[in-house]
Formats: sequence, C-alpha cells, structure tokens
Amino acid sequence: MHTTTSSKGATTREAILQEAMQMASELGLEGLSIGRLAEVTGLSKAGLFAHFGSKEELQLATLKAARDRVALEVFIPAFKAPRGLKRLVAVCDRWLAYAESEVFRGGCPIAAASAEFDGRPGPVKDYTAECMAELRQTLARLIREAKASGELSKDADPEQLAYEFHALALGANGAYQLFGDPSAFAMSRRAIKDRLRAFTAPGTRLAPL
Amino acid sequence: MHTTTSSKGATTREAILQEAMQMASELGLEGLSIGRLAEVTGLSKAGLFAHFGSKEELQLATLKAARDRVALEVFIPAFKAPRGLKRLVAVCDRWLAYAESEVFRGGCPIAAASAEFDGRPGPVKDYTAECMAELRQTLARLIREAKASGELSKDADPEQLAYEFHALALGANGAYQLFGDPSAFAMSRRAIKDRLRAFTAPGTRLAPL
DNA sequence: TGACATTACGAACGATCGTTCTATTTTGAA
DNA sequence: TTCAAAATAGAACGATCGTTCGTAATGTCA
Repeated sequence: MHTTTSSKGATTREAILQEAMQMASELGLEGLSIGRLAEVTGLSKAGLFAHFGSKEELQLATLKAARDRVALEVFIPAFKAPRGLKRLVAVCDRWLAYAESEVFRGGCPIAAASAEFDGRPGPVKDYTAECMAELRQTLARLIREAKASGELSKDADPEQLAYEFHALALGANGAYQLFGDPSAFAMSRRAIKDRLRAFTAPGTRLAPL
Repeated sequence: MHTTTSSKGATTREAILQEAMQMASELGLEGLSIGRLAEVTGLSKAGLFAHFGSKEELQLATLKAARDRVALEVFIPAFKAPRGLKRLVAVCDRWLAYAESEVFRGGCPIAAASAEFDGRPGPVKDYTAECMAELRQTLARLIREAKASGELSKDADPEQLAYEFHALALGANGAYQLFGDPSAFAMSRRAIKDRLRAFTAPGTRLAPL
C-alpha cells in the first residue's frame, strides 16, 4: 500500500530527477550526462535513457521538477501570508531561504540553466525564460496588490521593483555559490528592505525578512 | 613594419582568443571546444592546441583576454572621470554599456563563466571569482571616495551598495541575454540612480547614467 | 498461476572530445 | 643564404558523449 498509486516507472523516474536536479545545479544541464546520472542512480545508461527518450527531454524534465520544487519551497508557503506587503516580503524571503538552504547544493538549477542556455536557442532556453518571467511577473503582481491595499506608495513602479528584487535574488544565489559567503543573502535582504521602506509610509512595520 | 613588434605566434594567439571570447560568451567555457575553435580560426586542431597546452589553459587565457577587454571598455575610459561620484557613475554606466553593446554576442564572458564554474572548484573558478571580486571591490572603493569627497552621505554603506550595483549590473546582462529585451539596462540604470539619490544631498546633480 | 505490458540491461554505433605523437612548413636572425 | 627555432599540420589515441537495438527481467492484473 502506497499513499499515492504510482507505477514502478514513475517512481524511479522521480528518483532519477531528484539526482538530476542536484547534478544540474552543480554542473549545469549540459554537464548532466546520462552515463554519470546512470551510475549515481544505479541504473544502466539505456535503462535510464528510456525514461526520457532524448537528452533534451531529460533536461526539460529536470527543469520542470525544479520548478515544482520551487513552488513547494517558496510559493506555496509564502502564499499563506495575507495578500499585500506581507505576501510580497514572504516570497522574497522564502526564495532567498531556498537558495541559502542548499536544497540544491549548486544553487537554484533554473537560475543556473538561465545563464547556461541564454545563448542556445531552443526549447530548454524557452522553458527557462518562462520560469524566470513567471517569478518576475509574480513579484510585480504582488507589488501591485500591495499598492492596491495602500501599503505601498502610488509612486512604486511594480515592474521596476520586481526587476530589482529579481536581480537581487539571483545575485545572492550566484554570489553565494561563487564566493561561499552567506552574507550575500543578508545584503540582498537589506537591499530589498531598504527599497521597500522608500515606498512605505514612515513607521510601517516590515515583516522580518 | 608593424605598429607593435610581435612574433607570428603571438599574433595568431590573439586572433584565436578573439574568437574564443565570442564562443565562450555564447556557449560557455566548456562549450568552447578546441575542434570548433580550430575550424573558425582556420587552424588545425593540433596547431591551435599547441598555443595553450591544455583546455584549462585555453579557458584561463580566454578569461584573461576578457578581463583585458573589460579594462579597455569600462575601467580605462571611466577612470578619466574625476574621482568621486562621477567616477562611480561612470564605471556603472560603462559596464552596462559594455554589456549592452554586444562587444560579446553572448554577453560578458566572465559573468557567464562565474555561473558556469561556481560549482566546479579549480583554477578557472578561482580566476573568475577574482575578477568578480575585483569589480565589486572597485565599486566599493569608488563609493568610499565619493563619501570622502562629501558627495555621498555618511550613511552610505560602501560594501552594501557595491554589492547591490554589482547584482544589478549582472542582472541586466543576464536578463538581456535571456529575454532579448534591452529595457533591462534602463531598469538597472534607474535602480542605481534611485539608490544613489537616497544618499546624496537633495538637488545634487547625478551624471547622466 | 498465467500472460501481457512495462521496465531494465548489455552491447554496440558513430560522433566528438582533449590530447599526444611525428613530420613538415614557416619564420626570423646571423 | 643558411640554419636553428618556432609554428602548424596530419593522423591517431582512449575516453566519453547521446543514441539505438534486441533481449532479459520484472511488475501487474485476470
């Protein structure tokens, strides 16, 4: 008896993708080689390959799994916060915590893929861009909602601020991976906090962040 | 008679590195394959290889050439501005212009390498980290100088601001490559401008940016 | 238990990778 | 012009890559 009814194939597929995300976060989606992935998972190269049919499909499946994981780690818990400024802060905070927690040893695989594939047109780049745009658009929407509720000033430009927060989040992820210095997260948190304070009524309580 | 006396070997080496930087900016330092690089430059694989002795040395040489190019495009012209706020703004502006100009079709090769190698310890990662740290430290120093000249408030935290500007510069480079939308540069410029204005006396004239 | 579909394996393919030889050409100075 | 040195080429190496094929093992359900 299982909690979820899933065939054998689906189970091993998930186990493969678990390792694939780790490998992609450290070595990139190209460094993700089928032979090495087969070794780690204890499968044969051909047996593993059959689950995806092509390397590109494996890369896409790995990205989709990572997107699901981000939803689980970031969006779902953050959206439990009430709409408005608190929810906006929660998403920023959760994303930074996700990057800092080393859920993926090499940092966010989607962020890594976006840098790796930005010069390689094709489905992988397209999907990566979609994920990145989704995050930015979500931030912009949350900022609009915080404006609607009066928590952020009318002067706040949602697209602009969303762009900035996105850059600061990716920057922390990258700086931590490159320098191994966790203070990057504190600096991104502080930058976001300062920027938000410039658009809130004086004395407004900002959630911890 | 040449303007500069250089042996044949040094000349072709420079031509190789020119192509290598382009290739690395689009495909990364791993995607930089010796065979393809030989095709593009019209050399044989072995002939090209002899110039570097190993792929890792080729990667390092490519990064060093890119660092030189950044000095030429960004630091040297920007340092003609007078010390203080103007010089700080000039470095930010020039770096963004360098990324936007598509001097390298795939964006800054050092930025690309930093994302690609942040999970691969070794000399290449070390050198990349050194380049990135240099940029950030330079920004921090320029901010300190702008504080010393009284153009920036005592409240300005040089390390913090340098971190933010660095993240915004890299963010623009990445967003432009991923989405093909040049408005990323305008948004990073605006973010830097707004952040600087928060630390300048009201009415202070900020260089164009 | 039987039988069918799913899943996995082993071996091999051609292509490309970085690298190493040896031989040949080209260069630059005496 | 001569000659050593530097630069390049050609061919081959073992390794690894993604991929294909035929077959064996395994899971699933009547």
